[in-house]
Amino acid sequence: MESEIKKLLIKNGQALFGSELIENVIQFQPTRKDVEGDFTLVVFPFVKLLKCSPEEAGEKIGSFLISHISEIDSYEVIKGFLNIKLTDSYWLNELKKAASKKDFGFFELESKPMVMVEYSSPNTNKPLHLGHLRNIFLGYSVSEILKAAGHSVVKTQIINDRGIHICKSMLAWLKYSPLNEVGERENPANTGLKGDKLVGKYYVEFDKHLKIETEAILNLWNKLEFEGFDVTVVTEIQRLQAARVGKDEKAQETIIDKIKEIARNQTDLMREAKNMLVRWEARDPEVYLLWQTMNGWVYEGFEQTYSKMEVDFDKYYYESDTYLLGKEVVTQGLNDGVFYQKEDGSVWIDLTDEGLDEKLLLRSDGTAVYITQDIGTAIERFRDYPELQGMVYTVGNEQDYHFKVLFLILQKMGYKWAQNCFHLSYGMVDLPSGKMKSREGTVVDADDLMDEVIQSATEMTKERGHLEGMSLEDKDKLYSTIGLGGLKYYLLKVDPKKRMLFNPAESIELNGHTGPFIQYAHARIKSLLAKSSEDFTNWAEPKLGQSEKQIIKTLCLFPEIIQSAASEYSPAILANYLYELVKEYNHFYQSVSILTEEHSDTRKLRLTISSSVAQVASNGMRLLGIHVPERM
RNA sequence: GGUCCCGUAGCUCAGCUGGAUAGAGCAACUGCCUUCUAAGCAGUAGGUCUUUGGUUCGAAUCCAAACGGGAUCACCA
Repeated sequence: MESEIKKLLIKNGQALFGSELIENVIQFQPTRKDVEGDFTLVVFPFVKLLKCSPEEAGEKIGSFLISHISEIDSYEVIKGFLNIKLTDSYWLNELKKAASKKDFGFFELESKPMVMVEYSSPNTNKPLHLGHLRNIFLGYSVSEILKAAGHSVVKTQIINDRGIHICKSMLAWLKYSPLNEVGERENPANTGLKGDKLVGKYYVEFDKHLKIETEAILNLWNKLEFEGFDVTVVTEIQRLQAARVGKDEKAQETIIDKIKEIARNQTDLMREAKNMLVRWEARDPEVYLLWQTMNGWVYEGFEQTYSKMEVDFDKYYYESDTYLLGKEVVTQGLNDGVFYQKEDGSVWIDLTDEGLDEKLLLRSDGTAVYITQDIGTAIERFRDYPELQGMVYTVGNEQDYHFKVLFLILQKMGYKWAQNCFHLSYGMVDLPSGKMKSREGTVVDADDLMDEVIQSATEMTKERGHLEGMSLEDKDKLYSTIGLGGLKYYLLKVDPKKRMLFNPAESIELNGHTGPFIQYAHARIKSLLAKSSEDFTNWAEPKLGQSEKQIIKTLCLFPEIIQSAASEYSPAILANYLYELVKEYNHFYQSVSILTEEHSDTRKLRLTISSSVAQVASNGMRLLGIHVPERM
C-alpha cells in the first residue's frame, strides 16, 4: 500500500507540487498508537515544495489520495503528520491472504543466490562453551532466515584440528594418563567420559604441569641463575629485568608477562609439544595415529552436543586439509608479486596503504599460520561450490581485524567473490561475575548449561502442568523444548553485534520477554483451536475491533521482518517481532471471547486471527531454531 | 600509544536509513482465575538517552571532542 501511494505521488508530482518528486521525500512511519490511523506520511519534506504550512500541505495530499485510492477510509492532519486510515475490508482481505498461505512470509525457495554460512569453528582440544552456544545458535538461525528469504544456503564449519594446542593434549595424555589393569590409557570407552571432555581434561593437565615448570624457571631467573639457558635468552631476560626498574605498575606487568612467555618456551614440556607438532607436520605415523584417535573422540563428543542443540551442517572443512592449499596459493601469490619475502624467508603482505599493518603469511621455516589456512579454506569452498555467491563467517568480534585483513588479501589476490564475504561479528558473552576465563575456571560448559536449563524447565513445568494424559516420552520432549527454547531465545533476542550479559537466573525465566512466553501463547492457541470443530476459513465482513486490527497489522509485517532479519543477519529482529506479536495477541485473548462469541462471522474472524498468529509464531520460532509445543 | 566497537529506567535490552509525549521485560507496588491454559492480562512508580559543542524546521539517532567500558595490534589460533 505504501509503495502504491509512493508511485501515485511521484506520477502526479508535477500536477500536485509543480515539480518532480524525488523518492526519498516520501517518508512513511507507523501511526502513533494514541492517534487514529494506520500509517502516517511525514509532511515536512513537502513544505518547501508547496510553500505553505505543513497543515495545508497535509490537507492537499490527503484529499488527493482519498479520491484516488479506494482502500483509504479517511485521513487526518495533525501538525506535520498526515495520518491515513485504511478501510476494514482492506485489512480483512490482508488477513485472508496471510491465513491462506501455509508459508506466509517466506520467499520463493532458492530464488536468490547461494550463500555459505560458517558457524562453530571449534578447536579440537576443548569442549564447547557458552560462547560457542551464542555463535552456533546465531549461525544456525541466520542460515534458516536466509533460506526463508529465498537464498539457498550451505551450512558449514571449519574445524581447527591441527596445531600446537592439540599437541598439548596429546602429549599430556601420553605422559599423565594412568594405565588400567589391561594396560590401556584413559579413553571415552573405559572412562565413560565424553570424548571432547576427556581431551579437554588433558589440555588442562598440560597447562597445570606447564605452569609448575614455568614457575621453577622463573624462580631461577629471579635468583639471577641463568646456567644452562641459551645466551640470547639470557641477554633478553636480563634486558627485560633491567627495563622493569622505575616503571609504573602496568608497564611492569607487561614486562613480567613477556618474561613468563619466554620462560614457558624454555620448559621441557613446551619443547616436547613443539617437537610433536614438527613430527605431525612430517606425518610421523605414531603421532599422526594418536592425533587421529584423539580428534576422533572429540568429534564424537561434538556431534552429541550439536545433536542436543538441534543444529546441523551440510559440509565440514578441516584445517589439516586446507592449510596445504593455503601454503600453495601464498607461494603462487609470491610469484605473482602480491606478496614479498624477507631475508629470513618469511612471506608478508604490505597493507599499509590501506591503513593496516604488514601481515605475516608464512613463517620463516615455511610453515603456515592461522590466516594462511583461512585463505586456503575460502578458496576451496568457492571451488567446491561453483554457484556460491557469498560467504558469511559467524565469528566473534575479537577477530574483526583478522577478517578485515583476510578479505583484503583475497581481494588483492584477485578473487572477485572476496567482496561478498561478510564477517558476522558478534559480541562476547559476559557473566554477572565478569568475563569468562578458562584460567579462572569460570567458563560455562555447553553440555552442562543445556542440561541445567532443561532440568529447570522440567521442575517448573511439573508445577504448572497442563499435562494430563501425556506420555512420559512426550513430557520429556516438552521439557527439553521449553528449556532449550528459553536458552536459545535468551541468546538470540539481543542484537548479535552487541556484547551481552548472560544471567543464568534470567535465562531459565518463563515469564515476560522469553521464549517460553511465546511457546505458551502458541500452546494456548492450539488448545483453543482444538476445541473448535467449525470451519472458519470463510466469513463475510464482520466489524473489526481495535485489538483485532492491531494484530492483523503486525501479522502483515512478517514478510518484511524476514527480509530485514536476513539483510541485517539479525535473528534479534525476528525474535523481538514475535514477542511483539504475541503480546498483542495475549491482550486480545484476554479482552474478548473467541469460542463463545455469538456472532458467527466475528467468531470465525477471531479464530482466523488466532490460527494465523500460531502459524507465524511457529514458523518464526522455527527460524530461530526453536520448537513450539502443542500443549504445555 | 595506534585502530575499531560500545555508553538509553535500579538491572537486562528495543528504538529501521533523523520526525509527534523515548519503549519492553525483570525487580517493587495495586488489581483480575465459578468463563477459551494466570507460563496470562490491566495498572502505579521509575529517564538530563554519559557530557559538551555542531549540523537541521526537528537529534537517543548524523558529525566532532571529552569522560567511562571493551576488543585488537604475535613467526598464537
